[in-house]
Amino acid sequence: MDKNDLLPIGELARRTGLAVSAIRFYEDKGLISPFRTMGNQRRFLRSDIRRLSFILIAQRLGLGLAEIEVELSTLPQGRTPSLSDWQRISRSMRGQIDKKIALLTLTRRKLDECIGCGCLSLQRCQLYNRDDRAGNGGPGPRFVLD
Amino acid sequence: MDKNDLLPIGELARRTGLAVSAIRFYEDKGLISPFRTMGNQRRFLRSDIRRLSFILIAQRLGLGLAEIEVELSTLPQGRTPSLSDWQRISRSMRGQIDKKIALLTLTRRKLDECIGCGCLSLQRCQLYNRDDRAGNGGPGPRFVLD
DNA sequence: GCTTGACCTAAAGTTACCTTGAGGTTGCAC
DNA sequence: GTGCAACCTCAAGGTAACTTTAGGTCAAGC
Repeated sequence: MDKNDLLPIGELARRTGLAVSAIRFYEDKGLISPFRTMGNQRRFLRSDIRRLSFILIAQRLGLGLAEIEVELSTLPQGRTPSLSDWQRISRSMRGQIDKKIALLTLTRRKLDECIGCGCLSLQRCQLYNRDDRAGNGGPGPRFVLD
Repeated sequence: MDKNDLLPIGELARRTGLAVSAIRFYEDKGLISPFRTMGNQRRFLRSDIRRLSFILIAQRLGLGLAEIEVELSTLPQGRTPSLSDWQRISRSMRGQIDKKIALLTLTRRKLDECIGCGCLSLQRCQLYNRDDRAGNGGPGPRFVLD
């Protein structure tokens, strides 16, 4: 762990595109745990760049910071994660992506049917709900994408 | 426009699954414009159920209320939208979905390459960035999904 | 040894999207 | 005509994810 391998927060910010304040915020939330110099300044591992990259990607997939923390908590603290560490997390992420794509594809299909039949403005619609049954106490269209 | 066709807010809430407070909030934001009774109570068109359904779906696609308002502003106020009104909006939404799916598919492909090569924990990675070039002032991994 | 930019903490502010609460009014059923 | 659920407004509160501000400290170059 050569001293040159430790990055100050500004450097990490430059390399990830994140704001310094955001990185500190993530530390508060327990997503990242830098070392400290004797003068109390943060020093990050190079592997923390990946950790932050992971956070950014996972956020794009719609995960909240709390959920991301759960994933990241399976990574070792204080040392560079191993190949299989990252592979495990990557696979879990792939699952999330697959689910999202499936959901969007379904939505698109239903929407296409709606464009075809004009049902968004007419009587019965899969995207909307059948026979206005939500009016009978059903959950209604809000749950269409669930 | 039979009086029986006008819904009080609680009824609309039941049919959409939204909270009454959320519907009032959307009115504040200009997303929906109910009539008022002489006693100042809101009365909604049946087509407003679709309007709210549209909002819910669009939100799931990641649009903010402001963007949704832009789409909805092309619909007629105070009367039930026509078939072609909804078709136009549906098509625009389809475009959004297509873009989202394409982005996710790309991300998944890159992630797969990463799982295969283990690059998330190693040296060079498409999802991450080449040769750590972000360290040379490049934009960095944050922009991978843009 | 001193200046200056990068760093520190703690608290308050910001935006989006709502919910909750207080205090009052309406309208339908009996 | 009276009771009461459902409605009204306006203001404040809540969460997520940060940024900004204020007031100070650190460390590297000259």
